[in-house]
Amino acid sequence: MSTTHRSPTIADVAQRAGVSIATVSRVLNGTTPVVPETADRIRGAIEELHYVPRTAARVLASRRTDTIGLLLPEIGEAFFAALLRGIEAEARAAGFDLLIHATTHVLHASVPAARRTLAEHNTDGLVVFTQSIREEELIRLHQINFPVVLLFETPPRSVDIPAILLENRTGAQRLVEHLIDVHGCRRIGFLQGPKGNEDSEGRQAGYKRALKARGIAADPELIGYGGFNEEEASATIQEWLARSIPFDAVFAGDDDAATGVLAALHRAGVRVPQDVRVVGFDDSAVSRFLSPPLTTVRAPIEAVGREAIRQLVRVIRGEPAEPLSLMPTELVIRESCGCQPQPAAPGSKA
Amino acid sequence: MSTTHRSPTIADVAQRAGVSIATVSRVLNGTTPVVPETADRIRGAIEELHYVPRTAARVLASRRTDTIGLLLPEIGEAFFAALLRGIEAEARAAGFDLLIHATTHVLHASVPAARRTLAEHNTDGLVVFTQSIREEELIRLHQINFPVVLLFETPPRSVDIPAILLENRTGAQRLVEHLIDVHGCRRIGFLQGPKGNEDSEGRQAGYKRALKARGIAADPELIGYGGFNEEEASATIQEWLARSIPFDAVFAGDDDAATGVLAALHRAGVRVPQDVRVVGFDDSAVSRFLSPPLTTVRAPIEAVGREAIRQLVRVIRGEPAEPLSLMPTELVIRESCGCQPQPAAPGSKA
DNA sequence: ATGAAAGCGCTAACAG
DNA sequence: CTGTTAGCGCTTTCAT
Repeated sequence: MSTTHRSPTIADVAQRAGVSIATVSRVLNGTTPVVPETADRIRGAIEELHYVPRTAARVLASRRTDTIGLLLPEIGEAFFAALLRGIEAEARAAGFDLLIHATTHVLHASVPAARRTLAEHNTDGLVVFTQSIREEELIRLHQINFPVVLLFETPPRSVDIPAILLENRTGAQRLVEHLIDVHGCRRIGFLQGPKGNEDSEGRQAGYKRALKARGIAADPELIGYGGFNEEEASATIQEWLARSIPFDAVFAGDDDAATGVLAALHRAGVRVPQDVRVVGFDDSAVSRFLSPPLTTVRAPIEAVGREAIRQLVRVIRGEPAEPLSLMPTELVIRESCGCQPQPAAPGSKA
Repeated sequence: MSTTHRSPTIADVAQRAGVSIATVSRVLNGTTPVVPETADRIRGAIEELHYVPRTAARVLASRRTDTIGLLLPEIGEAFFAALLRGIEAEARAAGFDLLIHATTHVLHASVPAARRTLAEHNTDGLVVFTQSIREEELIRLHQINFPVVLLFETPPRSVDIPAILLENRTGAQRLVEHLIDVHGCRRIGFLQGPKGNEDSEGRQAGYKRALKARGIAADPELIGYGGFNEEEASATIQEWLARSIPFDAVFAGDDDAATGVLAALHRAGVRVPQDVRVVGFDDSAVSRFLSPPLTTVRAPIEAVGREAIRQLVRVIRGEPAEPLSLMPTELVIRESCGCQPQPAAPGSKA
């Protein structure tokens, strides 16, 4: 008995159970039938020794890592919470671990000295959030046949990497048409998200389509920058107010920006929805609790995370994957657009 | 899925550079001086071959994983975003990867069959979020000398695991005293967080201290459940309103709950802060954008994440670590308590 | 300063 | 069904 000091290895288990290490490996992995009685003896030994297989040894021998890497531009807003939840759950369900790497600043810096790489050899596949990797690197990964899926971004032409996208345009169009048709809005502002963000572009396209479909001329003055965050959206609205630009509604681009818009309007004494209607996009956790409750478009972020892993796992397994998953969005009417309060959720009293 | 060619190993690099693999390993790790000229040749070969070291092989040979595991009860609320940001940044700075494991349901299920373990052998240390691991398991880890730090929870007696805690009590006390001293509140409600949550307990203790210090009798009717989330907090306030329990202020336990309180009050036509004052805790991202902007206590969540890694790294390195890090909190006065609007941030116009 | 060689702990043929 | 054995790719003595 090598009771020196070291933690147990498969050899210790084998010895204790009176079998070879191969047999232990078999019950560990269920790869080959083992006589039940023997298997029980082995499981007993594992239990007694508190044996835990070394992942590294396994990975090295099997040439599979059973882990998926996640590349994020920055771990931040509430948005990521839902995404991560979906990704984590689905990855675990498929038997993968999750290695997270948040690229603080967009990965323009090549960091050639990066001690390790999430890709190749160290993960079986990668979920890449939009704008967290250089296109050049993405193409390289694809060329060496490394499994990757892209989130919220269309892959470069010539590179057929599966992508998970939101149905932004249709959702935005319905939202804006609601503002026009139901509430008679004519001067609707739109706040753009971060530069180059495809979600923002899709939403803007939907906004324009709605205006066009209703014969309303788009006024460039009503296109501002919201950056998908409270601060910048708030600042833009303050500026519009200061410059006396007339508007009867604001489509803030996303819910975070809408929150900023609401705050700016509130501070300026502009009533929502009486004076100005406000709508967002995402249906984030707080949106229903804002004052007034926010009319928005539900983006199934958690489902996006799940779908990403599903497709990635297919690629890893060499199965055919969906080149493009377009996740459906859905109009969520609350009060910030001017509609009446919806019936309270079951369980509430007042 | 894999290409016809094997991807390069350290041997390929060595051959190409005309040295032994040991020398390549040396320039890779900087463990031993290598003649600059040779080193450059090796680096060139690495570059040309797109060589990336296999983490698994490294881990197996070195017996260090250079990765830290993070155990979370559930990846959710905005709260985690800041925490993760701090943890990720600091871990990377210290040269560690981050392996994330969200225990969907609190880990009461033993899941003995879990294929892999984050602890032992597979990570160098673990950051354990409160209520994501059974005490029994925690003690076992400590007994085998495995590096662990606890977040938002005091370790069990007899187990000296470093813990990172928030200064809840003092923060809460100051907050409630502000309500009493400045705004003359006497009937202040408190909403508890999840059962067994130490942050909640600390905040409640601060609340009671404040009442006591000001000679106000605590009314059990004014202690409700908020669950640190919008829904439950909202429901509790609706109930108080329905039962006509008089209150002139609510300390919601945290900002999420405060958001729910604000929503319930707004829906009921109760004005904040004129009729009822509302305060939260955490200073989450949205709190300054709520209507009215929320008076709260700033909890340095991101700093908590950083501090957790700092202490964990010390333990991993065998250096003495702080048994208890108490992170300071700070009163943030905005308008929901009845104070006047603070001077606008620089850059805003209106 | 560099090379040779012995493992690290496990999986996966290949026999039996 | 089970044992033997050859690596997986790298770090690390130990020589030189």
